[in-house]
Amino acid sequence: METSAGSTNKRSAVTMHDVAAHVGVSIATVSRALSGNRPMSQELRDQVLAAADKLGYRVNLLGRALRLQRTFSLGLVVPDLENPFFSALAQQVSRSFSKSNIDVFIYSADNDIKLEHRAIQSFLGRQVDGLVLIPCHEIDSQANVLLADSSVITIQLDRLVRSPQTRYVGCDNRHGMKLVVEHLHRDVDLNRQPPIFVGARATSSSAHERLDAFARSLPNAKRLLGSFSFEWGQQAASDLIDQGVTAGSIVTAADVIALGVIAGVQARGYRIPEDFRVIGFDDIGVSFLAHPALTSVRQPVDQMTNTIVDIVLGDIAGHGVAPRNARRVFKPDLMIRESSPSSPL
Amino acid sequence: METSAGSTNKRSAVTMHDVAAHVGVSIATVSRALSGNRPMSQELRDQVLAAADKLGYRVNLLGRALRLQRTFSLGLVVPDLENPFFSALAQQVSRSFSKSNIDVFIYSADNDIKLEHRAIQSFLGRQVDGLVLIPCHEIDSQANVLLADSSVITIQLDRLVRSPQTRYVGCDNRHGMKLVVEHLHRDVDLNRQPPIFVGARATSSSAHERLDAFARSLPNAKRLLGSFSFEWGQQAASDLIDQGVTAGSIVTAADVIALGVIAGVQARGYRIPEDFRVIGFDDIGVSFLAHPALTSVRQPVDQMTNTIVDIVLGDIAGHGVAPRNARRVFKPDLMIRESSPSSPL
DNA sequence: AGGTACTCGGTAAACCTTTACCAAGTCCGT
DNA sequence: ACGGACTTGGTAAAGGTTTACCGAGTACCT
Repeated sequence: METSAGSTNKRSAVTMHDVAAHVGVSIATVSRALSGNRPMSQELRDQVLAAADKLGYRVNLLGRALRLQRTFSLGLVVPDLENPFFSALAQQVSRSFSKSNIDVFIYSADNDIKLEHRAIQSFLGRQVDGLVLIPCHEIDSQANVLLADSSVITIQLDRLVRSPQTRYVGCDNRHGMKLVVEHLHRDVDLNRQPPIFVGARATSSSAHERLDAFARSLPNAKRLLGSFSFEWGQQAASDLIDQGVTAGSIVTAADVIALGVIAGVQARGYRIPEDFRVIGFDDIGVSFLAHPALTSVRQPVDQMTNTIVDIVLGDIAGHGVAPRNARRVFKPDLMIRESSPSSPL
Repeated sequence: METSAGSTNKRSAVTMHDVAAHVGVSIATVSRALSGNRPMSQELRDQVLAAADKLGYRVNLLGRALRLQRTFSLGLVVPDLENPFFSALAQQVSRSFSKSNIDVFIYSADNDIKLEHRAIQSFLGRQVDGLVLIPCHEIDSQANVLLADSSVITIQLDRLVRSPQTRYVGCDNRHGMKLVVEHLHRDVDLNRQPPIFVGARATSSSAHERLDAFARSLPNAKRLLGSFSFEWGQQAASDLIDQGVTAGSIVTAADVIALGVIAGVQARGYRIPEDFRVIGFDDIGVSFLAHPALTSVRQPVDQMTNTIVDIVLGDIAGHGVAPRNARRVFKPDLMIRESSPSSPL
């Protein structure tokens, strides 16, 4: 039996050969008419264009890519799309490149190092012009990043892997944490009543740097480490209260954690900011959906993604190639909101 | 000048020819050794494999796709990655297909009909084996969907376009809304104190159906329409209070709106659920991050994405092709939480 | 008229695979 | 010893583009 009634569609089928045959010219002429890469008589061009239109011709980008050794596309591998910060980042990367007519394809590695590997292999096999990676893991992703970097321009975003020879664009996490500590310092004697850090285990550079900066500023402050998740924040809050902590400042390593902390604290009947002040990191769009609105460190996402565009376009054009170990780090801002008012008087 | 010091990488370079030359066999042999598509002497195969490994050979999927007329990939076009429901959906689609060794590439159309078009053109040109679309707009996306469907198996997810001949997988929005109304009905005499609907303008089928179902159940209830956004919910809440509404039930068309409503209501000093009950739709993961936790209609996302896998795989295998107008609609559940307790006594 | 310069269409190679077909060899049965 | 079946490697085509090169035509100059 052929294909059934509600059957499926014909595969693209119509090629330049068909168009050429229809007009009675060679495929070179068709190619030139469509691309405009060489001047030709207007009359003939119009004929070709009309035929292409009539037959419903669509260029096969695989053929073109094979010939041109260029795909005008980029791969973006993110660890997890459910983390709002990453999905916002992904959206912004696409947006920044779309102006330059480069398609960004997003692949979620689902926090799985094997899937991250597969994503990169797939992108490389499909000959993307470049790769933007937010590595899953500070150590385990190292081989993946190097694999990518060995055949195509590769830029790590937001997180980076422990390896000196890879390009990176991100924000100055240590500086961000410094802003947080200074902000709290204005109101509280942090030595007498040190804040508590609710962070993530140092399996990614961002977790690492934020923890590190906090620990350096306030070596004696308590630190709890879990994952970058709402649930962890919630649990940490609950644990703290179980331990008898009923007030203070809580500094977190990410907004998703902070939101969990807020929920956990409120669930036990404590108030923010009256009992606990809470501070986030990343300033994800949805963070204002917390009540009260969340103080957070805002990453300069636009600057970051624009920098990536510059680097990639520079590499493709062949001029101004960014050195393999280029690191571009931007200073974040502290957005002070209700969860930690700046003047508590 | 050639390339500078920290220069960029060699384009993949090593092909089957190189491997063949290195071993001293033909490229057919290399292909067969790598694919195992035909038995061959173990000794020779090992040699080829060793050489491929040594030279760092990686298959060029463009060449393979051209030959095989198959890419083992799928395009997924979403309207907006910043909407947590869509990013969760995207993640789940990828996850469902990864088991079948099909790569899902995600493209954000950024709520722009032109960009949606470009995404589809790009995917088609790159010969994806199928396309999953969450259309931006109920009317304007129609041409885009039909374009996609004309050359590759195409399935609309969650939202669909006004056109009879397109495949769709989604949830029964009308049923979901019915659950909401019944739930409220148990506690309140809805005719005396009708709930207020805060929805989205009917530019997508989901907005449309949800509004419609609500209006049909409670023709006299007040309805406010805006966009699928936090800001709109916030503003609607504020407007209502300005108009003197100080208590009641608010039914929304999406969690993002509901979260905005909650924030807006709380900002004016009213309490949930004591003063206002609020109900969402979609049950996005982050919705529990509201305080109080949000009652919401949960879409059966797993069932939906698994169904898509079945349809696509069926089409690819050639058997059991789903008819072009197949509609698979699943019943959602109501998750009752604190924002609208079920027994208010 | 003959030469130069330019225009504009076609031919064919190249990009990288996979595989139908072929050829040569081995093995076995009769 | 010969033919059939099977094994196993190679050759070449095909998949869809783009473009270097070629060749034919035209226009213009001397």
